Amino acid sequence: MTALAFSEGLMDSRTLAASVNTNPVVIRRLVRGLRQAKLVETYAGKHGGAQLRRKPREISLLDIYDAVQRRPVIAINERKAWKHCAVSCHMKGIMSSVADGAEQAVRAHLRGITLKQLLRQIC
Amino acid sequence: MTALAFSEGLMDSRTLAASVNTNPVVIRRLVRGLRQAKLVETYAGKHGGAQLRRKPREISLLDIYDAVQRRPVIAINERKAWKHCAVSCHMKGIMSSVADGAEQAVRAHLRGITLKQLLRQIC
DNA sequence: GTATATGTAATTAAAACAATTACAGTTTAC
DNA sequence: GTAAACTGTAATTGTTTTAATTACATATAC
Repeated sequence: MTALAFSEGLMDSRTLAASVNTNPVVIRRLVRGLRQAKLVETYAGKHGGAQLRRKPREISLLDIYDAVQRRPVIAINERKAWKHCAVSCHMKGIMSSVADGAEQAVRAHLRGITLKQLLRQIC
Repeated sequence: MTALAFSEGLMDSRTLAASVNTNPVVIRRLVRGLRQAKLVETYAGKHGGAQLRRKPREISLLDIYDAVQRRPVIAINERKAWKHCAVSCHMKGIMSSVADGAEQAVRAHLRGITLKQLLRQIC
C-alpha cells in the first residue's frame, strides 16, 4: 500500500511482488481483500494493475489491517473445558475479554497512523 | 496460572494438562519459561508439581506474556529489500516502529491486569 | 489477434506448533 | 533400599497454517 501511495498510479502485481520479494499471486490475493474494503481498485488486461481509491492521508493502517488481517492478536483456547474444574470452565470467557482488550489497544494504535505518515518517512 | 492461583498450592502437570485439555509435556515446557521468570517454583519427585512464587495480586498478565511468549504481535517482513525500490528499502524500518508501537499498546493493556483480577471472576 | 494483465482454484512445499514417546533424574513412603 | 509418582528434556511424529507455484479462464490495449 505504501508502494501504491508512492507511485501515485497503477502498479501491476509483478512489480508489487518484486518490491515485497514474493510471488504475484500472493499479492493478488491480498489485493482482493483491499479491493473488497474499497481501498484500491484494480484493472485487468494489458497495462492493468491496482491503485489507491483514496488519498494516503485518508487511509489508516487500521483500514488496511481490517482488510487483510485474518487472526486475532491473542488467540484463545478453543478446546473443550474440563467439567470438574471451575477455572477451566471460566477461562474461555475471561480470556476472551482479555484478548478483546488487546485487540482494541492495537486497533487504536493503528487507527492513528496513516499511509501519508509512512510516505513522509520515505520522501 | 489461574489454576495455580485458584488451587493455592502445588499442582502436577497431569492435572494442569487436564484443565487445559492437552498433554503434560506441553505444560512442563510452558512451566519452564514461567520458572525461569521466577513466577513459579517446581518440585520433582512424588507429590511434586508447580506453585506460584508470588501472590496473584503481584503477577500481571504481562509477566506471564513475557515468560511464555515467542512471536511478536506484528511480524515484519524479513526478506531482502529490492534495491531499485525506495519504498521496499525503507519499509523494514518503518514497519518496525509500527510493530513496536502495537507491541507497547498490548503490553500496557496486559500490565494492567493481575491474576488476582482473573481469580475474582471465578470465585 | 496477440501480448500482457488480473482472478482464482488447485496443488505442492515449507514452517510452526502440538502431541507423543522415551528415558534419565528426583523425591516420598514404607 | 526400593517401588511409586513425579519433573526435565530431547527426539520423533502428526497436524495445522501459510506461502509458493502452477494452471488456466477472462479482460484489455493496441
